[in-house]
Amino acid sequence: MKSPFQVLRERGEDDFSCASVLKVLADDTRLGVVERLLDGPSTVTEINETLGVESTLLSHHLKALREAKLVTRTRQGRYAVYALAPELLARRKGRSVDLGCCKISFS
Amino acid sequence: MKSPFQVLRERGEDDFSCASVLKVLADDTRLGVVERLLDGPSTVTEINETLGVESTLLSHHLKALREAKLVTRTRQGRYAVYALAPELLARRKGRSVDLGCCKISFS
DNA sequence: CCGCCATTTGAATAAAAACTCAATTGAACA
DNA sequence: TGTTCAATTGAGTTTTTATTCAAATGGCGG
Repeated sequence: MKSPFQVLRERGEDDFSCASVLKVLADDTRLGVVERLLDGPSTVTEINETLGVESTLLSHHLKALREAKLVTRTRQGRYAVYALAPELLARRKGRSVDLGCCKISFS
Repeated sequence: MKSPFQVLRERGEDDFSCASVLKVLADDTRLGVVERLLDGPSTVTEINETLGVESTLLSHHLKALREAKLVTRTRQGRYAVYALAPELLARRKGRSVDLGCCKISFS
């Protein structure tokens, strides 16, 4: 039997359970990252100015978000720039993300 | 340090973190219960006709939902009737629940 | 090339959550 | 009261997830 995170790591474009995706968001740090990225892309360092967690821990959380395809990573010199995944962004209206299975709007 | 579930068990009316509440929803069984209850109250037996899990396991999940104040339980003879918590229901429009910190709409 | 900075990885451990099983409760009704 | 059904509880175990630490990577400037 596969764990939700395992499922996400292996899933194709539109192959995931709503619960698995929610599980990735259901964490203070990861949710903080997503809310931060609602205001636009930013580097790990910038993200961490808001969150203030161990950088190595943040990196693990970012990896989880990436594997769930909730965020993307690009490089700018020696910085990594994170942004909300285009699929979420495309359907975004205001402070909300559309996960396909459900849509979450933040206050 | 308290776990998210611990936080929920102890929280007052409007004292919770969004991540903690999302964590409760981030499970196939519990999400299934909530989606079922979007169509109206039902008994444990009825809920389990849809979900088909060990009844004792379902009971544990229902308890988690109750402690997070996402659902309520009343008695009808020897049946327990579950319903979405009034706070969510009051603000509900269509197939969505308003958690205060965020609102989730299902497709 | 070297050293530095930003970030990531992997392994090891700790903590939390899910599940199972045996036993219990509460309500109905013979 | 005793039995049965519906649901719950609690303890114990397994599985997942979070966190920490040491070490590595990739890019840049000197």
